[in-house]
Amino acid sequence: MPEFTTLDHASLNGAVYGALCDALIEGRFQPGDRLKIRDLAEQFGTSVTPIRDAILRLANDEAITFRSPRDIRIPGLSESRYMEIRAIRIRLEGLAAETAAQVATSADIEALERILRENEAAIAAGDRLKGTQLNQAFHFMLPQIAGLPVLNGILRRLWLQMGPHISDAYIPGGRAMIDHHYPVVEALKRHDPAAASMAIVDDILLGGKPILERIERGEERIARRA
Amino acid sequence: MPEFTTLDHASLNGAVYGALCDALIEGRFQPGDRLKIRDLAEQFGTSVTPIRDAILRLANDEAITFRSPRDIRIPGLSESRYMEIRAIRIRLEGLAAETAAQVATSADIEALERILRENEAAIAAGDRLKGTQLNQAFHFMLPQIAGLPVLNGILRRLWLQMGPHISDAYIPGGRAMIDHHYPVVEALKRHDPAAASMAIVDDILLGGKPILERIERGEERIARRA
DNA sequence: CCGTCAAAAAAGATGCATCAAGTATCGTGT
DNA sequence: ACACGATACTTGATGCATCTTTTTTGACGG
Repeated sequence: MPEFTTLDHASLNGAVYGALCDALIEGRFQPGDRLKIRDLAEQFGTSVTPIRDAILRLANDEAITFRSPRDIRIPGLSESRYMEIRAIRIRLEGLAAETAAQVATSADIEALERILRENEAAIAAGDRLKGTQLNQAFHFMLPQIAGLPVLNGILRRLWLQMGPHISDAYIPGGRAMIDHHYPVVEALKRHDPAAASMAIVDDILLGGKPILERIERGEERIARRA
Repeated sequence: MPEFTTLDHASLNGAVYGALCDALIEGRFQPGDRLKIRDLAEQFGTSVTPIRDAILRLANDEAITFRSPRDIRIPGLSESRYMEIRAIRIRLEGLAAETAAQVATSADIEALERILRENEAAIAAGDRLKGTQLNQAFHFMLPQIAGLPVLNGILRRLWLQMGPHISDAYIPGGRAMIDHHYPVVEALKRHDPAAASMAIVDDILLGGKPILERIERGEERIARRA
């Protein structure tokens, strides 16, 4: 996460929370993985308290679940839950795109285009991690441009839940994740809210197809909901 | 909160979190109030740890803020932030109403009408607390009927942020909070998604007017954002 | 009477010891 | 060899002591 601030987490104190968020989004956890506070504490070179704090926050975000009081895991993502998240994202990112189209400055457009260029480079280099980060950076730029911090926080949480599931689907997706970003930028340039909204919806629907397909295939055996 | 489960909080452990959520929603905290962990611990008859856990979760929900590391407060609600939350609610509760209209059973309708009746009684009795609780129960019933748990969680968090601000505005509102609920139920009866969506939007817009007016008046002097 | 600085008190963060509950392991008896 | 049970271990929750930082407060000087 070099220059595009992936997620504005760690809004309050909590370095561990931020690190775990990153890990989640970068796909360094697999659905079903079990987390142990003491292990993480050792891993992070700290005591259990900060880890517990982070875990608690993540659990509150529903990014991790307590299957039983002593069994902390990365939850699966059922198809119905994915569809729900997708429907919410459509509404919310649609709102963000509309608003952004109305207020976007040329500097905003340039920032988006810079992300797009870097994303192209990442795809060309086959850098899956950087690809997902830049895809995410693009999506989070819209509410930021629109000046909608609450919306940003909601999307951040949703992303946390999808994190462990999208990174695996990235390679099969290939260019699917970025192709639909260009029409968004075009719509923002023309200050066309309706077009911007439709473009981002297209991206969510079509760009997310590989993820949905992966969930539909066999992955739900792990998909235990909280 | 006798029979209508106001909020499904305390999803994982954490009785204190649930209690604080209730307190927030029932308006027992004022914007600007300072929270002290040790005081709350004494108040709840427990040690600091469970309180800290709850505070941390609430802070993660942005229902309370750390103005500085040692200064925990109920945040104000700026006009722009209220407008943002309102816009989000319109999109999200609209989605919930649409979906609910498609799947609502007669039992669902009856549950809604029961809430309405109780709310009428609460208004007649001038019971502000019960009125806000039942208003809230109505709004949370829609995503529940629709089978949208993620949406429910998002709205729960937004409500937490509005909590300290709506209860004060309830009395001046009078019937405004309930009048617009009837068209929602009618639309659900007819299984008319578009009408249901429009009805709930009306409620958010018109029913929320007293709140907005109160914020617009002098209350923003306390309105410090995180 | 007001401003400034320092000392003390307040208060959250951290670490850790202990508790309780669940899980796994090992041994015994059939 | 297998089933059952007791013991030991794992692991999160809780409570608490301590540390650090901030805020209050009070005294002194202007």
